[in-house]
Amino acid sequence: MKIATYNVNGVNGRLPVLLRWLKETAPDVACLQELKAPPEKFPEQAITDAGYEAIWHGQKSWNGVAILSKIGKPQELRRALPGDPDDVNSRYIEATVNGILIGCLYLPNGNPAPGPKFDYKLSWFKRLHAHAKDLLAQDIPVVLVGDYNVMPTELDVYKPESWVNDALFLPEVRDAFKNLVAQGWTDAIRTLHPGEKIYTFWDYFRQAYTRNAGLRIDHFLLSPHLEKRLKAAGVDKEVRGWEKSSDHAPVWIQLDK
DNA sequence: ATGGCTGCGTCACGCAGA
Repeated sequence: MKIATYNVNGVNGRLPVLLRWLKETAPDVACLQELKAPPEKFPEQAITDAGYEAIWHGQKSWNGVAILSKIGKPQELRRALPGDPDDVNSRYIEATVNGILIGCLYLPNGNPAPGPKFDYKLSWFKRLHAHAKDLLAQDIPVVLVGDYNVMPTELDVYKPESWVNDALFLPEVRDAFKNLVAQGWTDAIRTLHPGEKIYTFWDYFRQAYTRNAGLRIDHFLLSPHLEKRLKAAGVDKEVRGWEKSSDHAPVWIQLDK
């Protein structure tokens, strides 16, 4: 079973690229972030025609997450992270597919730091930490996947020294990610590729992709059940080089069965 | 250090992204 994540940066503006990627790489499940579209503007027909059933949580202009599957419709469990009923941003959707609980997330960027946006990022992280703990306690196969907006270590940044004051790399944020993983999760990409420079995002500015000035900020966290089934993981890097691409590249894992 | 690029919403820029 192949599960992928892709921050599309606008699901409608990105539709040709998204459809080409789905066709060429054929993930069983695809988690999308940054739909940047209200619910009624989700391109359901095109996704259906591509062979996928989908659930989504849209929002006008910003955020927005979706789970696509071609092995049975995702059975939705929730469409918000618990812990703050006043948080109206669509940044989380959760469903089961083929016996796996999939949490598709888009963690806040947090810039500028310090400030209210950074506070929001940290509080969102706290809520994720609490929910992740509950999920682990259920002792079932879980993947928490998406755009975490965190580079976990210096290896995950092309030029660490220029990011030390950024909300994606500040010690508090790296600690939050580390503490989350320490609950018992497996960072799939890093576990299969220790010591390797792997990026999932390249800025639109200054020819970042051509220079390989990237960041690793899209992650798969696997519960112990899935860690045992993890066979391969990678980044569809070439997609970032396509015409009209997102600033993120798709990331995927291959599970046994 | 800064600005650079892109999508969205509305229709000339402002906001947000990372």
